Amino acid sequence: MFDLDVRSRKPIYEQLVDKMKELIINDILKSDEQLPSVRTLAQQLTINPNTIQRAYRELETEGYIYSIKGKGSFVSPSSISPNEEKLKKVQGELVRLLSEAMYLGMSMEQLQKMLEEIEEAVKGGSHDD
Amino acid sequence: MFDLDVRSRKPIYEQLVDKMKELIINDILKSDEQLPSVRTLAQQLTINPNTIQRAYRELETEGYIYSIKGKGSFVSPSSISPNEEKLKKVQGELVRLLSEAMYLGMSMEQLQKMLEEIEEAVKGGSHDD
Amino acid sequence: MFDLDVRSRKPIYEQLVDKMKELIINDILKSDEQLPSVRTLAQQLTINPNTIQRAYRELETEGYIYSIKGKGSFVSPSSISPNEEKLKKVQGELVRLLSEAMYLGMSMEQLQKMLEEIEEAVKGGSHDD
Amino acid sequence: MFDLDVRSRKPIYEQLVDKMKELIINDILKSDEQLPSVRTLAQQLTINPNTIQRAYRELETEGYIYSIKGKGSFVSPSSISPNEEKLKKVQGELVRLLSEAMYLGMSMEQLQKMLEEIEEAVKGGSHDD
DNA sequence: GTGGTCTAGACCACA
DNA sequence: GTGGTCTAGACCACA
Repeated sequence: MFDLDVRSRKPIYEQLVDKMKELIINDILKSDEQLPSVRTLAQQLTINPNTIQRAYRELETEGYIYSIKGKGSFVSPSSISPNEEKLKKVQGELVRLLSEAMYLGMSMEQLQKMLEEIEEAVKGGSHDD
Repeated sequence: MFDLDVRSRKPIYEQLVDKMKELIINDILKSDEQLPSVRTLAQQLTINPNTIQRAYRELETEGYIYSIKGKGSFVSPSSISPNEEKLKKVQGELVRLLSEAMYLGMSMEQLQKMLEEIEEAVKGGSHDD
Repeated sequence: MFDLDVRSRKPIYEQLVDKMKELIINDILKSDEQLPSVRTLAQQLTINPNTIQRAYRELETEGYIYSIKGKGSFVSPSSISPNEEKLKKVQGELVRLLSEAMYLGMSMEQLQKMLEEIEEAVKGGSHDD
Repeated sequence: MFDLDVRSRKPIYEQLVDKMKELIINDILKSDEQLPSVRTLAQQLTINPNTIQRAYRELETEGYIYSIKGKGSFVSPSSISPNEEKLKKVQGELVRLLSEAMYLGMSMEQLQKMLEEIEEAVKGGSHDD
């Protein structure tokens, strides 16, 4: 399910954060749905619980999930998310990455197509619940 | 000019690599143009020469620049760069980042516009004006 | 074991890279086996940890090993390695070196024999004995 | 003729040494033939004379050429060349390089073929003068 | 404990 | 003068 790559240069907690975001963004994890507990997930993935906790903490500060003491962690309703500051940062990274992709030979057509596919996945996913 | 952030989580050498790439991609640093020497740049940025060299070495292995021992460091002609493997990796990051940007509220229109602006900068720059 | 030559014109880190490659290629270091830690090896060889790390980083970019931050460095599964560009480069060096060896008096018979011995070591080693 | 690559990581003097060896090994430069003077070659290649001199010095120590004061530099008769010590060293490099080539996916058939082609070039070249 | 980054400073190779 | 290597030593991030 999470297929983490221990060999990746990207730290495991960061991979976890990205996977979680992906699941939330694509509406696979729905608003207010409860996430698996730190211990459960740690066992499932045979990963240090500290690492899971680190990921959950990160997701919480970024506004993707919220925690209730004694109950667990839950997906934030998407309306909570819009965040100017964060958007600015992501845009900055995007510009950098798009430039590099073009420089490496990616065509406008390819980029357009990629854009449309992603749009379908994201918008499509968040509508039909 | 380089506005590095020493406090950032991103290592200094990596920030430098990204800035340099940007300058090369946007054709501000032209093919075979000589870069500032390791020592000179180190003084200008008040950063240790080893850190500069680390960045230059990285840029060299990625094919963006080449270094000649007794002479200096120079921008690679862009034709050298095409690299399948690297492109794949960049595309993966792009998908992730585009999804996140849309989720955070960026519209298709904004993305389109961003795309076109970047295209102009990259393609336009590589003409020899 | 590693018999490095500090006086050699070849940098220490490069000697280390070559030795490590040899151990990996001949399957003495098996896939996913953990390498000695940077600090440990540095002590054993009485060499600066930075130099060891330089070698490990090089091996990582060449695809021979992978490093995980809090855990250690490990041998890459051999299937990851195939790399067209690198092979081309090695072939070029081979032609040069073979020509020189023949010029210096090495016979075709000697070369054939050398070839077969290496084949046995490399291919034989990769069976899981 | 010499097509040196200033962008290569290999120092220019070393590239020159290799090219010269190649020409001598393939009998394009014949025994006792006079080499271009340091100054002439420096002008032709628009390279620092010191660099040429460095290359000639290296070729002389390795026994490929000899110099006569006031007259110039000449190709050594091939009988002078056989050199146990040097052969050992080249063999060592060969083993390393052949192992790496196989590990990177070169087949025995490819290596055999390469061997035969080189044999033809070297032996063929030194006979027909 | 393990890898990763960075500094300060020395010395070498090359052009 | 320019890049390249190496050491000694500090401090951080991750698991």
